[in-house]
Amino acid sequence: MSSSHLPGPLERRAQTFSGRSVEVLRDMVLSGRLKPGQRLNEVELARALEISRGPLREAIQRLASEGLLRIVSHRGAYVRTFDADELRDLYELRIALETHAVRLAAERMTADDVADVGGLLDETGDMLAADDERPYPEELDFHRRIVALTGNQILLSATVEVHQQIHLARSRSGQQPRRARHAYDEHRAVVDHVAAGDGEAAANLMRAHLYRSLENALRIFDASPGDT
Amino acid sequence: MSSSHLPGPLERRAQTFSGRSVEVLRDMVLSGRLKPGQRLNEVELARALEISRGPLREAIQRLASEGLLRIVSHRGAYVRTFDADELRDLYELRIALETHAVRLAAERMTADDVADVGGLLDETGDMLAADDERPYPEELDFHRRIVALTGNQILLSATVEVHQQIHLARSRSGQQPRRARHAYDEHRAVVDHVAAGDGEAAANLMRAHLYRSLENALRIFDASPGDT
DNA sequence: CGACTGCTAACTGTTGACAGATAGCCTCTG
DNA sequence: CAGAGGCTATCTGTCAACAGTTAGCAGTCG
Repeated sequence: MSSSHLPGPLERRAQTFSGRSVEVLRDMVLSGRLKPGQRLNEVELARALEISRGPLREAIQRLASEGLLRIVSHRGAYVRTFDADELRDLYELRIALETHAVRLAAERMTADDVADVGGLLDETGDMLAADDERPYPEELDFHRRIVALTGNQILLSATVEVHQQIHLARSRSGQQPRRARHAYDEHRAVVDHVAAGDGEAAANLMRAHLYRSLENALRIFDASPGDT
Repeated sequence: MSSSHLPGPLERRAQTFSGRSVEVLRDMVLSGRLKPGQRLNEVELARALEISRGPLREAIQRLASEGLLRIVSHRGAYVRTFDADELRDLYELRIALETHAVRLAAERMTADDVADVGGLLDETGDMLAADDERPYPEELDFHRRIVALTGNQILLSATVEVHQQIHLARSRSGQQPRRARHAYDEHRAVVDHVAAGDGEAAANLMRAHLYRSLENALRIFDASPGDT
């Protein structure tokens, strides 16, 4: 569980080739420019990034530690692939993090926080009504926002990392509809309970919500071409 | 949240300097041979490990991603230090992981598993009776065992990583008594409920247990010399 | 015809040297 | 004597070349 891999509001842009490469590579993996299972040729990649292999290898080590790449001795680094069991494992980890997060959020959330998240949900609702579906950013942004409300930076970093892995795992399924309508209602219900200070209920709702999301993800996943 | 940094039963020893250095360095940090706040001189360390700076730097990147080291641009890598807030954040993350883990364990635990963990607890009880206190390995080993019962390798890796960070954070307090007697009883209670298949109750007990552990850790922490 | 063995090409793992940045010290000045 | 400024030594960031390993292919033998 790394704790310092997101840009951060105060942290100015990485000033080293190695650091910049981490961000560039992560973006290439998450955007699908590098596909799951694909091998990274160090010489070729270094030339493309206009750096030498040293800093590139450091970046690869970091992303491997984040779970986005997998390194095989003397054979190279590959974009990580996930089977159905691993996707389930990832979701269980996510559920662990986010159910506890809402519990904490319910204890600590201020009136301003409630308003902020409410505003976020309203925007999402508008987007849904406008049928302008861009499911990924909004969906995960809500969950990230909730965790951010705990004020626990370490918990947030861990959550972001898991979200990224899940995004990668699901990427092979293409951009399927993510049951946005139902998810929206469930988000609203979670926030209501958090705002009311009922962490227990919020946690239960979040757990149910994420388990439904998991089932949905697995259904899509099983219907897609395998990863081996 | 990295997912492949523990030796693993099947995974043979790392065959590369870089990989071996990760294990050696992690051990140096966790054993206290490298102290929190201490700076790692690359040239000196590389000479000590009898390797060059390249692989060493790769290892350092990995450990930074694991949260055991902190890298400052153009200044070097330092063994990470934690303040009281970060220790609390770490514990909250740990609580998130382990409360959900016992929930899963309660669903999946077999009779053999129950016997195994029961045996572990018996041994611990014997050690306590014999007054041969070696608190750390047993304490964390129990919690790791519980998480392992979920069969979720990713969850286990994340938990181990958090445990390591907590161990590092607490290391400055020296080896204080870790209220072994009370912890033992609470462990026993958790296992009983897991064995009975009552995940909800087990989770509540685990949460209470870990919050008590946190309060204890913070009490010791505050009474120790600061980290800045 | 199939399997095994040895060779070759490509790539990763590692090294040592070069360049740029940082921090501490020393000097100079008000 | 205190503070500012420049200088120097040390260390990190980066690079290019060397060495060892792996995978694929061709050739040979059963």
